Amino acid sequence: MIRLYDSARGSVVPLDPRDEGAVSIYLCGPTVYDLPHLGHGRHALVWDTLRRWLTFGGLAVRFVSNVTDIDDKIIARADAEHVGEDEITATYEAAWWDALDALGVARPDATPHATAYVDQMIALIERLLALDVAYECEDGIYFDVSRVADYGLLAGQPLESLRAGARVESNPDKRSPLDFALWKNAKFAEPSWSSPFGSGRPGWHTECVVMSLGLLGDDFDLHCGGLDLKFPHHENERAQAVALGRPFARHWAHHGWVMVGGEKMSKSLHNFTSLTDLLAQTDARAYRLLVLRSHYRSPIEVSPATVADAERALARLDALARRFALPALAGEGLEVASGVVWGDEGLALYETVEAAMEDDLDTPSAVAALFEAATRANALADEGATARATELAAALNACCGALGLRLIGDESALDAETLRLVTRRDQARAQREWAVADRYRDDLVARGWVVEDGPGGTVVRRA
RNA sequence: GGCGGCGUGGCCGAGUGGUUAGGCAGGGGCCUGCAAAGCCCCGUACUCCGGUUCGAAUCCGGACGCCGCCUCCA
Repeated sequence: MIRLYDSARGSVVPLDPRDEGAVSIYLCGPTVYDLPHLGHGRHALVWDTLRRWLTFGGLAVRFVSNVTDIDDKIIARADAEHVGEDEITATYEAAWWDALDALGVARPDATPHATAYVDQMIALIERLLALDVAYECEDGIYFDVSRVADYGLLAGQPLESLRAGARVESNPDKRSPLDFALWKNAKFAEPSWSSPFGSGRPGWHTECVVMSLGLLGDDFDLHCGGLDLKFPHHENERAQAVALGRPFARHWAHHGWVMVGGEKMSKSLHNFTSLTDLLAQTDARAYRLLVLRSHYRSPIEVSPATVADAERALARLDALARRFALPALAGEGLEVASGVVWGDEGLALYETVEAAMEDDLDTPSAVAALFEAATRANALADEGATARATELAAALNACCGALGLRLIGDESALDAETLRLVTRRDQARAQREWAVADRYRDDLVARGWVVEDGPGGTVVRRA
């Protein structure tokens, strides 16, 4: 079984699923009030990789990721643009899925929306009130963090220490600055739901408890998300479950940030690049490769230079796919290892990749093994060991597919004019009329093709 | 103030007590009509200062620098 760094334990431990052969994962999804940025892209890619890998290994993965569609920022944006909240959430949720589809991120098995779970959230808050773990203030209902004995588990700090660092609290009614809103009473012209404790809307930390436990059940396996959600969001989710006496996530995993110029990319720092913009000018697979080349818990620096570097590295793998006519994998469905015929060379590669992946999702090592295999497959083919080379190349492709990395080897269909130039060039070369052949090559290059001489004559691919 | 992380060759980025990470870029060679793709070879890195050790980029102590969480945030 895969070993993962568990944020609650502070160490790498084997994943210990509740049900044998199955893994239940909850991923905190986006608040849809703006275009997704590169950090969201990494978030989606990292956990898509984990999901794909576990699935590849034969586990039945149930992957749930929510969409937060009621929130202060959504309301603020709707106000600023003089449109309804519905319009904001519809626009940006569509942008979210468009971007993830482009990245080749598989859709979750379920994508619960907060607004569809308000009734359950109200019920949860009522129970917390009944247990006296929640209390009422002028502006809403708050959770009393002092009622959870091990509050601070995920933060890695005891309650007192957290309290000492808390900033000046604007709400004097709260018993502790760390207490968080379960329910916010309705203000003028805000979306609201009626409840036993008045009209209002749920606080952010409640939705994920209700939806994760509701869809995956008590004691589900893995709760993951960005490092910035560890505290207070995940801490607070957990606090509610603990207060209710319900076993929550068995494991916690968090990924690191996308950095820009040495600083965390974030909306509040205004240093973000939208994923939508990146994907408009870059091969999405290059971003996936860039993400895979660093460890998920490390920060990654994303810049035009690092993206270009990844694009060139990807070109090397695509060239291999072209040479061995490998089929494009990692499409709509998730790949499964049991369907792969490895062969000796391939099995050695798979075992190397597997060892890396099972060691806390060590994708950099896995990718290194893939590149080494690419060199070896090419070398074998150069030596004439065609069968072994082909077998290794196929295994490499299967491993890439397992990581969600789609290699593209087949050439795009050629238009008539391109086909004509290719034929003319081959004729000229057959007659050793090099100057003429070179002129046709120049024409092809001018039309956006890269020209290579293969065993069967001119081969072109898009530049 | 509390807690945590990081500092690796031109760049990106792993690793972790002794043997090549990997990629990109660069140099040399092979192949090619010339290219492209591919293969082979090359740089010999680990912030600084002490310490432990036969041996440290890797462990310990200290210094310096950087980043993050403690507030919304992937």
